[in-house]
Amino acid sequence: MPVRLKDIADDLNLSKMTISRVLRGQTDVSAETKARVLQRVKELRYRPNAMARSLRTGQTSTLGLIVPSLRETYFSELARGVDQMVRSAGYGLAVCLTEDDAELEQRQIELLLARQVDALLVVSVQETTTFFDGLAIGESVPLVFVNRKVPGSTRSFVGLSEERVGRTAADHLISVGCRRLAYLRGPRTPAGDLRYNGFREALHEAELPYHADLVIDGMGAEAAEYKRGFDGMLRLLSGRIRPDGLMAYTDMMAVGAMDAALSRGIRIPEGIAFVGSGNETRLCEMRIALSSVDAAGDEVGRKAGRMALQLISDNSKAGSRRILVSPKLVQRSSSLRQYGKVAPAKRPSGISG
Amino acid sequence: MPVRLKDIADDLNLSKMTISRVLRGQTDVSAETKARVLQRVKELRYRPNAMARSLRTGQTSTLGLIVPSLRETYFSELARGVDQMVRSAGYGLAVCLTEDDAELEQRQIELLLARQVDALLVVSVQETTTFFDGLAIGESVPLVFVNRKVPGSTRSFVGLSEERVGRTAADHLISVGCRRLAYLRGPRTPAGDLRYNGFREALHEAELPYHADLVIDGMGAEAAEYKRGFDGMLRLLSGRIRPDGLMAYTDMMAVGAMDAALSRGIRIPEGIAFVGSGNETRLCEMRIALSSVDAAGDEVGRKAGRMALQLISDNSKAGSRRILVSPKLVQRSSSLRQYGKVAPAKRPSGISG
DNA sequence: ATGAAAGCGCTAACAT
DNA sequence: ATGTTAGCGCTTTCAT
Repeated sequence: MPVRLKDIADDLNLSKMTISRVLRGQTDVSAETKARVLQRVKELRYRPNAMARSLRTGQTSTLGLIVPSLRETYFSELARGVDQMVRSAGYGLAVCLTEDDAELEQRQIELLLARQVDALLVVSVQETTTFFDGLAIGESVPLVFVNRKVPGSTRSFVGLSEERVGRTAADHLISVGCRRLAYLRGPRTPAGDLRYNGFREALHEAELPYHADLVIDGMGAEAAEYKRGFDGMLRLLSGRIRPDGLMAYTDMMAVGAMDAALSRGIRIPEGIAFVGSGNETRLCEMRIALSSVDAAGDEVGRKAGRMALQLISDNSKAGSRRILVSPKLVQRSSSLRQYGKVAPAKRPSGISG
Repeated sequence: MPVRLKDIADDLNLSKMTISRVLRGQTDVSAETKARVLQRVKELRYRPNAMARSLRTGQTSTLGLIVPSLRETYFSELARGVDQMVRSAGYGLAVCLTEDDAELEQRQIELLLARQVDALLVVSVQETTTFFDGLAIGESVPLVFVNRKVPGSTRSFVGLSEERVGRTAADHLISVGCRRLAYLRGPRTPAGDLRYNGFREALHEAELPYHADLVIDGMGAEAAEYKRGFDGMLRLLSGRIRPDGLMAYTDMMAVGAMDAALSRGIRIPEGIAFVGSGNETRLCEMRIALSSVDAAGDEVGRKAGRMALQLISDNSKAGSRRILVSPKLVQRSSSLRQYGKVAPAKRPSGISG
């Protein structure tokens, strides 16, 4: 009972084709007919059946985005970025969740493919490429990995330069005069390791010594992040070397660490300067405003969306591309010191905000 | 060039129908044929074209969910709840964003309808019902409003009982012995007002006096939530009446308020007990673990998903239903006091966690 | 500037 | 147990 093309056509004593032409903005229709059609379409609240159209044209003008979850702000920003980019190009976006479950991810991908999405953006949790290899995709639907490369895959990819996250934070601390940099290190994942490497490289390039004592490991992922940060700081404070700058894997860890420092009477940023990562506004605007390396989720999303659209119009075959988005430092009071500017780090640290 | 039903059929010297039957699990196919078909289907990685199927059957097995944003944890939990429920019933979910923009919301709805979703779940930001009235929906695609009723609408609705959020928090504070309850009040929205009413009613039923001085208004929504909570508490502390329990509109405000109290040497929960709302795990597990009224986003999502599925199978016409989900109190140390149990509040306060 | 015919890939309904 | 026919609502192609 929904209105169809034919209904309008009969109603107006025209053929379906004419209506179809008007609706797709084709030119070879008399102005008068066009007006009549548009009028009636509006009156009847006609809404083209996208299924029928897609079946005929072979494209849906819809992209699929697959994310592990939406509760991490990073992923919701990512989704937003993709959505914006893709919508501005006249495409729709269908977001699907995997709950960090590799099998569910596969089912969701199959589902989106069955629905004939024009391209697929996947934040994958697969450990191997076998599933994707089996898809025999690439010949058909463009696929872009986002945020996380599947180990061994050579497909198109857009992500954050984790290595630069570490480097940016360290460079910044160095630039405000810190000399003994501590790091509350994240998990031993590829991404976590890259950040850590970036941190070390920055030290190296600034010719600062690396103190293994100043790097605190994950400390049991069971504990709440805040507590991990808090306890990590306490441990640092009871060590031989007193740090004068600290970078944390997450903002929440940094907040915990700052609290621990404050509880020991340390002044921030004079005594120790702090930098977190993630730039989660709400966390960064608590007691002492926290400087943080912004993970640029929406930029990653926009770039990934753009790449997918390009792959579509290139009718694939363009070979796979890779983009690493640079994180942006947002400085706030937790690292706002004037003194002790040192020779600038050799790479631009991308300070903003 | 993707594999079609016909390809398999030709390949196996069968008709399309037989293949179709096997794939849909119909019974009247010989076990042998069935096995052969399944085998070949797997080999060729055949994936049914959902567009074609939907066009034929008139249903997509997909629901649409429209949310203003995904950055609020509440909405992402909501989406997750809907997704879970709906997937367990063999349906898919397409999530779309509106960025709090009423016009974009309308476009997204039109899009999903064009894509023939079987039902629509909408967290609407419309101020009037006119758009939905015009949809002439209800005759066709079931629509469920989620979390927020559009003013004046009488459609199906699933949401959180805001009134009970206020009541639950207040009841709890009363039950741990508080007598002078303060409230860091949220925005002057319908939801905010309901919470406030619940708070007052709880006081009334416990025969406790209401002190207008102990209710602090939004204090300029420009300021960061933490700061609003912090400043609100300071204002309370400089007032005539010293509160012994405080409820805040959000967890972040509660955290800010606790910090302010601590900075004035007040002990928590002995001096003042605190309850937030939202039960955002990360915020509740900071310095002093914060008791909070859980907004039950995923339960709202699950119930909304279920209602939508019911409306589908009832082939609508069931008349509109309303469900108000009750929030759950999660007690943590910020309100963990033993003494002074008062006569129990007249309603169950739904303590858990 | 408009229309008629054919067909996208699938399934419902009716054979056999 | 398997096949045939027709058609979902649209657009492509080829007339007129």
